[in-house]
Amino acid sequence: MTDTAPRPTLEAVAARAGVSRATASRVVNGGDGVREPLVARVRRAVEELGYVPNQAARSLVTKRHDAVAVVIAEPETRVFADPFFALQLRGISKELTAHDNQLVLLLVEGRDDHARVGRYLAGGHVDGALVFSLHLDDPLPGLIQHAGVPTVFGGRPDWSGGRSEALYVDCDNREGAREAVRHLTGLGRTRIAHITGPLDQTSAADRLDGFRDMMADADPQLVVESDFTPAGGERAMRELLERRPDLDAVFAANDLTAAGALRVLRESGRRVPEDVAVIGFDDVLPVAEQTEPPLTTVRQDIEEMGRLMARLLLRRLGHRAVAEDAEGAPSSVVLPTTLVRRASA
Amino acid sequence: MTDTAPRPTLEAVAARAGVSRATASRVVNGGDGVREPLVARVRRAVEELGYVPNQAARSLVTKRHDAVAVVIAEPETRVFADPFFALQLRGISKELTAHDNQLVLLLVEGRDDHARVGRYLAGGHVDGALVFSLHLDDPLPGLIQHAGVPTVFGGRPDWSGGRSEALYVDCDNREGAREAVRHLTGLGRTRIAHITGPLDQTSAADRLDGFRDMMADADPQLVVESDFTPAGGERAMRELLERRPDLDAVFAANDLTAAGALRVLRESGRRVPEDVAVIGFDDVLPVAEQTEPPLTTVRQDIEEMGRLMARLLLRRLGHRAVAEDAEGAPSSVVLPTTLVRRASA
DNA sequence: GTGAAAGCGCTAACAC
DNA sequence: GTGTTAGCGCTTTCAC
Repeated sequence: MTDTAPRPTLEAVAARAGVSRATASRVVNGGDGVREPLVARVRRAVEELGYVPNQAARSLVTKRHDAVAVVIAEPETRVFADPFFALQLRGISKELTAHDNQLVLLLVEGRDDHARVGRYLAGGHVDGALVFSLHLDDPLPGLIQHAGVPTVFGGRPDWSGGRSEALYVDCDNREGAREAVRHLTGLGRTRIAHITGPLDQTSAADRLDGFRDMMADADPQLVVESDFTPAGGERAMRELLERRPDLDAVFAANDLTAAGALRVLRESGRRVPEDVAVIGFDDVLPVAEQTEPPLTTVRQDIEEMGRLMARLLLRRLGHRAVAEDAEGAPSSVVLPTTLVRRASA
Repeated sequence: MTDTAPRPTLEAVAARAGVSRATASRVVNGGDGVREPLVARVRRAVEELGYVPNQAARSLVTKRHDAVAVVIAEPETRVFADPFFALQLRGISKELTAHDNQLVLLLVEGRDDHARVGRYLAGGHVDGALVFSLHLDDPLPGLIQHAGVPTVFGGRPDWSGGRSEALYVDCDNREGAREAVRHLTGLGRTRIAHITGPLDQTSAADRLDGFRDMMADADPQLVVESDFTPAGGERAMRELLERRPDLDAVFAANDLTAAGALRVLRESGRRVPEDVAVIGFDDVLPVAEQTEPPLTTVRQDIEEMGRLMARLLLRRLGHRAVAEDAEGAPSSVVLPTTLVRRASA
């Protein structure tokens, strides 16, 4: 254990500046109501001593932590294949950093790990939580609700029960899906298949709904459920080709799925987009730009969504610097999507 | 702001159990030296009240935080394309969780952001740090050294200056590279190219060294520097094909690079592995299994490396439960690699 | 506007 | 073994 010199305390700063601890504290916290000369002296003392406030002591009295938990409720491997989460994290990190909040990462490690996360959240160690990738049966929202931790969800949570006051950030999955199908039909395609995501997630369910909006009387055989992974996309595509070898387009629920589908189509000797047009969802660059051919896809601004989640939470927490640029109570946001044309459709 | 009921304090627990605060504290912290009946009573009180220790109050006196910072010093986009970091995070998270430590994620947001991270680390908000993907000119090690925060690095840091006491976890990049080349020569290939990673990172430099160990008198034209990204791999592969259209094998410094190279090779009409054998490094499944053809690669156990980093740090911090299963001072570890044969070589 | 003083909830000596 | 007590470093009334 390194024997670090003890950090200077506020006391030391106050002494050096020749003021009381109270005044030093005021300056450190913005300096409102302290006369200029004193402010300057304290600032200089802080500088010279390299003073950094002790967050524990501060939290003890303020009951705030300036820390937010990011919960990734995906025990499975998806998180580790999809740049999606990394991008959201980036957006979240930027926003939190800009407002001096720390990011405590909570990865759900398995089926039985929700309790631990719930306990942590209930423990009041963080001011709020940002929660991702809930599935329908997830116990987390319940635990969170119970713990009373201010929370913003990534993606519309579906507690069909109600509790519509839940704050979330999502993209317009349904309209995005419609746009994808519209594009395909615009290309003259008529036998359009859809490979869904896991339907216990609202994002996947909404995209399916959007697909159906446009293809109300399509052959139900043309829809197959999958899981947002490339391997799942491959399996689904094989199934689809078996059922309807004459299909001429595929709308995959995300880019990873599309990548898998593309591979199977190539194996089967079909040309993309000539024989089969393919369109994805997300526009995760490392995937969409790297497929063969590059993927036409529905773009959502993932990093921005992360940023918005953080901002919403900070507002909810009454963070001044964030609250001022928007009036009224924070409310959920649904971002629009845009179609990005590349070569696959 | 939700008006949560104030959390019960130790005081409340003690009162309910009919003991002093000190005894209640002892029980909460393991219960050593407290007689059984009392232990039970306190435990019950904790249970009934739903008591959770106030971490801020605890830290204030213990000067420990049971929290570790994970610093990702990659301002660029690589983090978001490569499942590498996500996998390490997973390993780290598991180990930290197992020992009741929290993970505070610090993403370096840009070229000028090191100072912020340094300040945070110096602020004594965490007990230690886990630091990734340093580049040669990175100011972070200096800042960390200065701050005196116990740290374990992911990948051997290169401060050619010395300070060999730095703790790190790495895989045997050099021997792994040798193994890759050995495999290629074993396949009868003689004109073997190498696409490196960014050579200001030791992992990339070590792999290059390993390559040179085996190919001492190869045409220097056969080595081209790249950046661990698919796009970089493509560029490098094009360059290589221009310089030496007769090459018959490529050792790419990581899987992502190999994926890019594969694409260019295909475009150029070459068959893999018949015309050109390709081998990667990492064995990141979502990449290596999904390339066309599936990638032969040098595997490193990324998640395990994450776990080891966390364990090492915890030991360094004197964490009891971790210290006991290994004697002596913790020291850096270099894990072996293994060759995974798939179709590309 | 500034300072004095009272804790925030907890652990760790130190008595008993 | 168990209780008493003294802070940890900070913010925040409340006087002045």
